[in-house]
Amino acid sequence: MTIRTRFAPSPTGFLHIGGARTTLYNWLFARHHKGTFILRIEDTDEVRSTEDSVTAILDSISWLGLDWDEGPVDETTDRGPYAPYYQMKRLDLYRKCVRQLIDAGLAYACYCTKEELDAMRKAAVAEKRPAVYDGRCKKLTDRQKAEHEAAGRKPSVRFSIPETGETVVDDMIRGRVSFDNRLLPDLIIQKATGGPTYNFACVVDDHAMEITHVIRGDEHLSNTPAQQLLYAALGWTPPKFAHLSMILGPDGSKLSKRHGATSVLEYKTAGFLPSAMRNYLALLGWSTTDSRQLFFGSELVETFDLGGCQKNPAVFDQTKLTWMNGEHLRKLGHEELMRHAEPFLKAAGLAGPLDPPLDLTVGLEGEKCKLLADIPGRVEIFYKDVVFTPKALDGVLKKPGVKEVLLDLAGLLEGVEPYGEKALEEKIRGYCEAKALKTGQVFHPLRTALSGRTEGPTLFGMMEVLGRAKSVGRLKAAAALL
RNA sequence: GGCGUGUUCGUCUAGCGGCCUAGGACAUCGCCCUCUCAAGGCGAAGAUCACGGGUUCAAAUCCCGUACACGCCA
Repeated sequence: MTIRTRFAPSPTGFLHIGGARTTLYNWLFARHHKGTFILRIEDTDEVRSTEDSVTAILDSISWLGLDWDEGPVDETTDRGPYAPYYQMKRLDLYRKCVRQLIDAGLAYACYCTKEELDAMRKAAVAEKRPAVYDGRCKKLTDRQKAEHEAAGRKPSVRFSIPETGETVVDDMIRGRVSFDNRLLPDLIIQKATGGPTYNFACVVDDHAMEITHVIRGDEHLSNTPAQQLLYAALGWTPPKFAHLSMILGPDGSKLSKRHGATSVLEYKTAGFLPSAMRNYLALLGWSTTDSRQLFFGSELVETFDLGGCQKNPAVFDQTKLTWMNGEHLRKLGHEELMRHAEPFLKAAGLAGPLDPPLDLTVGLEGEKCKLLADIPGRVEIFYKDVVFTPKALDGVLKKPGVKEVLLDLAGLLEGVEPYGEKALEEKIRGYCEAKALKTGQVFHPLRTALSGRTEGPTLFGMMEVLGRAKSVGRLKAAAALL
């Protein structure tokens, strides 16, 4: 049997970190086992669902480098043997299943209003009884039903949960979890509006799409027994379930906007790499026995399995993500680095054929960065007029003897042949020796005069890439300031 | 309120009864390398394994209770 997993987002906003990790795990599990990964859009919340959200979610998943075998092609169309993959296009199926349950006596119309339900719950709490719906509408006579209909009440449909026994969920991550059926309320499967509820549509579709493993967030664990009962009532075999622990913010509460960036796309614009994001997210709730940290290329797919999943929640740590991003950045080949860096360079006004070529400057500085967004700031010294930082000007340049050194070197550079890193280093070290100066006394002012900063690329490499004319010009300009 | 889940360095985690005087990684601090910044190397500090009881020759590991956190019912 081939494994089929799915990610089923509601298009009511952006794909956030938690959703991204759920997607990743489903994808990794499917790919690891040579199975199929499906995307299904749960857009039954007509008020909050938007096409923009679909776009954002699909873009986010694509950016992460996760591909789906069946599901949406764009905001309105889809492809695959079990199409459609938009729940709003499958309403007939849900109604048919609701009908089946009603006919079998396993579901019933409930006319209770929100106010009545609230009152019931309050009364139950006051009397210290479990706040479970008491199933009163199950016993309604035809005449009472007719009265409610006549009064204009629109019923929802509830699924009858057995009143005795217990339901055991055999979760792949949490083990056997049992629930007392008496404490399970009769689940609403169809809203008064006629639309299916999340818990019902999800069951119908997972069965229809032959999903074998449902990997989802911990928040769904409590709904699982009712869903399992639904499978049984419909005569279906349930899939295997795996409930992932939650992702928390630094203060221990559920990760949310006030903790900073939660949308995947925000991480894209902040300069994170998809591979680093995958690597980090994979490790939030999953690990190998050797606590391995770094996974490149296909290594995650090869190594991942549900066995290493953690039961307890994990705090999202952007600092570690950032470290990991640096590791992935350094692992990139030059071509790839350039491709990833391009949008960030462009955004900083660095595009097109430039002198010196971006290939060279990014090559010199790229690997020192942790974020793609850091790259422009490191290479801009080659393209913009020199601006001296206070530390550079007061701390390095405005020292006795510096002016002479700069002028000497400007002259020296004119005569270096061939003009390149190796020859430059040789000549300048020779100069230091001849003048009995420590290399630091020369190198530091030199770097500062050339870049305006006290830190930056390797000195002679910078001079080579900058070229003779610009280098000499910058030295003279700096000397003139002193 | 009921039910469910969870609790190992600040953070992510290893650990599945003796190898644990609890290992790795990020972050922190120090040293080394070095033309600076990164990277890298080495090292330090950091966890009475939530707490309290059991079981056992032996418990972070098994059992029970308590506390707290989170989730679901909403």
